[in-house]
Amino acid sequence: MHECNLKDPISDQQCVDMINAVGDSLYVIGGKWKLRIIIALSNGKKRFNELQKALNGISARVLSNDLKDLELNGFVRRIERSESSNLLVEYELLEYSHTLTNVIFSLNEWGTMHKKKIMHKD
Amino acid sequence: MHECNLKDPISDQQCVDMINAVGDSLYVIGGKWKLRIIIALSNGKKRFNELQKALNGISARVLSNDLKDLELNGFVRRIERSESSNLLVEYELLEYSHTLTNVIFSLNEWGTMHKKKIMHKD
DNA sequence: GTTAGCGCTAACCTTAAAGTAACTGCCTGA
DNA sequence: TCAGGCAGTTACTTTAAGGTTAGCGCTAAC
Repeated sequence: MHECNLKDPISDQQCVDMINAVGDSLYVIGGKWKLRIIIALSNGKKRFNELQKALNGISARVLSNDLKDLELNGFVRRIERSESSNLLVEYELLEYSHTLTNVIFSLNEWGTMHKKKIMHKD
Repeated sequence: MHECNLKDPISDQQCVDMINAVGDSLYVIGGKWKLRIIIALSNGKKRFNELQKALNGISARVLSNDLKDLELNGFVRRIERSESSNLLVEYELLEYSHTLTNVIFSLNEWGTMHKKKIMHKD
């Protein structure tokens, strides 16, 4: 990550580029659940129902849709094993998810900091 | 920012904490325009109409609502000057916006990288 | 043979975010 | 005095994201 700061002056063009790039990010990984699904998979592959439990509140419909979307975009892989003639499906992170490390960790850090600040305000 | 990686193993509790913290972040700065408004203000204060032009596509209604929200959360300040008996309003970033530096820069970097990748795929 | 779990899907509904269009009050400059 | 800009607001509509409920095909356990 660059050693940049919002305080540093920036050209108008850089500013426009940044607005667009952030917009592109939000388009792909925005929404309530996408990043959370990726985080939930970061400590190992999980089955559909395990994921649903780990995410606490997501509906099967949304989880299913988002997983398909994440698969399409190369973040996640669906693995189907048919051991003992029984269906077993697992979801696993792909390499491309690791490119989101900085995004996820900065959002994690900021959310943690902000919550602390909000709570000490009262 | 921590030198962490999504590849590193993480405990279940850390994973839950992270899911929640990222959720908290998205709750405050999620949405289509909030971060973009902050970026647009990062190279100097702007007036309402200047902002609207800089953001290319935002409606006055949404800009007005989001600015109020950003003000409430301490990211932005509304300055009203009455020079020459003429109303002049400017919006300016507050210190607290600078805590978003890492978030914004990582989203900028990722969005740029991702777009490049998508475009070279075709 | 009924119940329960898994991995979904379909149909439907609700809500919230965002967009549209029109308009207001105030001022300035032609 | 009339057009036009600024800084919005209001009322209404659209869209899309997400939630709810029910159920399917399969298997295994009771």
